Amino acid sequence: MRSYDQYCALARALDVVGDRWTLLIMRELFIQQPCRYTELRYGLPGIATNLLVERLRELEENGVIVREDAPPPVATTLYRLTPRGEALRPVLEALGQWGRPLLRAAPADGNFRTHWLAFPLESLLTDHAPDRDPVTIEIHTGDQPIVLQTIDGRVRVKPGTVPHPDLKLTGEPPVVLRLLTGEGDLASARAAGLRLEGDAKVLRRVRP
Amino acid sequence: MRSYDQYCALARALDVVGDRWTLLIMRELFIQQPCRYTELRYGLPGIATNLLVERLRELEENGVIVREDAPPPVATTLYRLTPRGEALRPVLEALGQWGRPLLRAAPADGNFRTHWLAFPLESLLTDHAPDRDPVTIEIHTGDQPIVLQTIDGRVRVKPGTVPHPDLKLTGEPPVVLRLLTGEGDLASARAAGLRLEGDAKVLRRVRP
DNA sequence: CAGCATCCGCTTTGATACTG
DNA sequence: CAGTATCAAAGCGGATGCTG
Repeated sequence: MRSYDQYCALARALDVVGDRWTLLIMRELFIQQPCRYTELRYGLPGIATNLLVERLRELEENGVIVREDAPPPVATTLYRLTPRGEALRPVLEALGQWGRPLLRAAPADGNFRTHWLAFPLESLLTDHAPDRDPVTIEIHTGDQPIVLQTIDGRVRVKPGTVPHPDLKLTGEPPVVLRLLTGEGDLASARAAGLRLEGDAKVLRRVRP
Repeated sequence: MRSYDQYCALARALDVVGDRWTLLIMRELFIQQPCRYTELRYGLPGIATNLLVERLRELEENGVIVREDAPPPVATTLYRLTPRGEALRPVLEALGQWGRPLLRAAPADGNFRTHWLAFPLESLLTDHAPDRDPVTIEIHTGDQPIVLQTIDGRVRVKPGTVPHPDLKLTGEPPVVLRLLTGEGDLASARAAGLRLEGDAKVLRRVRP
């Protein structure tokens, strides 16, 4: 993209990350880092392959990400955020916060990847009883199961399942999201088709 | 711009404000609101007139800004942020913060408008002695003078001059900016050609 | 002159096909 | 798997024209 050519911090920032797709690529890296080209592409439905390559190159040139060779067993390259890239977290959090009301408007249309939940959940939820035993919540929605677990007063989200989760949620993405972020309560979530197995009280432990 | 078509808050936010120029239009409104078409255009050197009109219409459709008729004496329309638009402030602050190091890289190239300083200065500076008499600093750089004044523990920046400012700064934009944001000290600012008239101690009162 | 609308050459994007 | 190549369509920048 052409530079805005303005002596202004905001304009300079947009010169680097204001291109189409760029901030969504950053989202993927924040969630999946370090990850490979194909994983990025899966998390970015709709992007053209040439654009992904070009953006990655630009981000590398600007010191926001680095490419590195994967450890010996596999022969592929991995993409990772630099400290400068990590420093963009507040930007993604602020933009995501601002965009959340837009998800209520049109329910569940568009593409969806379950791992996209990781970023908002990790930044929004906290463990209100960090001294008690950690809890795990398994979430079944979208394209793959994820697990939410408390650790050090924070919440971690990872793909996969665990042997004995304290709670298992199954339902449509908007329903799960509204319940966990505190926008909707348990009753309305059930009414919207959410199924719960286990101890629903652990929700209070992490909801904002 | 085409929608990313992703059920993700960040992607939805970018559907609304991710277009080229859009966030810079928001910058102008945060600084100048309410303001007229021509003022916006002056603050956005390089934008095509049709793009400005189109972006303003999109922002209005999305409930981020409103158009309103100016009060009787003049017959023009004014653009203003809605509460929803104001809610974008943390995004601009975060992006601006992240972009600031980029200003050090290439000194003072590109277009510049003095009023662009208002946003970072108001969000970065605070009055460390809110109980004492307010102070005013007149800044002469770029295309017009601006005045920085303390009020209610915060700092306000407005275009123009005042009768008897406590301090008057004159110099190149990067020098002024570095001094006020605390990235550079007084000695290096002087060395870079900054001229001061008045009480330099008031700088300590507002610098971060 | 403020506030657009239209036109045109150029660049960027999106979709798909192709390659080591 | 991890990209490169190609090309049509859309978007952008700049100029210019129109209307009150």
